[in-house]
Amino acid sequence: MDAFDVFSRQCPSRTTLEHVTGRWGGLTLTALYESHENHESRLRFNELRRRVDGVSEKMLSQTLHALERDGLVLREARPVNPPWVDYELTPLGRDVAERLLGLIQLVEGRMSEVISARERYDTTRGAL
Amino acid sequence: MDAFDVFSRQCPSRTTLEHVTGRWGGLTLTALYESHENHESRLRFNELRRRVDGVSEKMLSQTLHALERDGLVLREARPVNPPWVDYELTPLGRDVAERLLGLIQLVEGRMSEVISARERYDTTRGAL
DNA sequence: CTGTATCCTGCCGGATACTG
DNA sequence: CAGTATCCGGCAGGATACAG
Repeated sequence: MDAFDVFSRQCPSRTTLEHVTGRWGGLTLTALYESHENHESRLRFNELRRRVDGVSEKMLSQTLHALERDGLVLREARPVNPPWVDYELTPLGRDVAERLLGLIQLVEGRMSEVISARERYDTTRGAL
Repeated sequence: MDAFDVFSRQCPSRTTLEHVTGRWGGLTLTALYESHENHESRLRFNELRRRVDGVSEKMLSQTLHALERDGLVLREARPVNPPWVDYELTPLGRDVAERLLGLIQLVEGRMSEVISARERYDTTRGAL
């Protein structure tokens, strides 16, 4: 157990982990990751917003700031009119996104197990 | 994009992912995983509570129910007095926990990068 | 277009008390 | 011991308006 151990209540890694796994952080990271994988250009704010279904401007902005501050996302603003800003992952961000994607894909791939587990749980609990 | 894709707003995998990566879900899963790895016996409610630093009874209970319903955690109650209940991961839960641990360990291992990124961000932003 | 600023609400989650 | 039940405050986060 070192100072960064997530299990201790006040450790810095817990906050970063919350940014990464938070409601919008994970989706934002994976959206940026997949864009990069597909050799698309870096994503602009509203492109990102469209990909992360359901996120509000405010939350996307907040999320991006947190991720940028943690060194996971790079923000590049071109001083033109109309404004042109795009986002991409840093190398660290890409490493994090890969692990995250591993988790997401595992869960997606085994949702049938989850769903049948839920049905079992609901019927046996409902019967009590 | 199938029906389980996390990017769509209403997909079942998003809720499971929220249980797994939620404030207490991840810590609970990894606590159970590490206990299993260390060949300790399965964990009882209050043992678990002590390991997941800061969790309240209510939230641990809620978290465990959600994870049990999703088929990630197995709850076994022995009908004795005083009550004896213990928890362990299902095989699916163990797979999920492994991926999650991969993510956690990556973040923990590279917190120094995160911290220096934060310092850079704060000074340059503060200077504006 | 890329965001802030503001307001407002729901619900997350902590504290406490209680039960089997 | 292993939880539920209840109350309640704070804040995450949505809607809207606005600014550069």
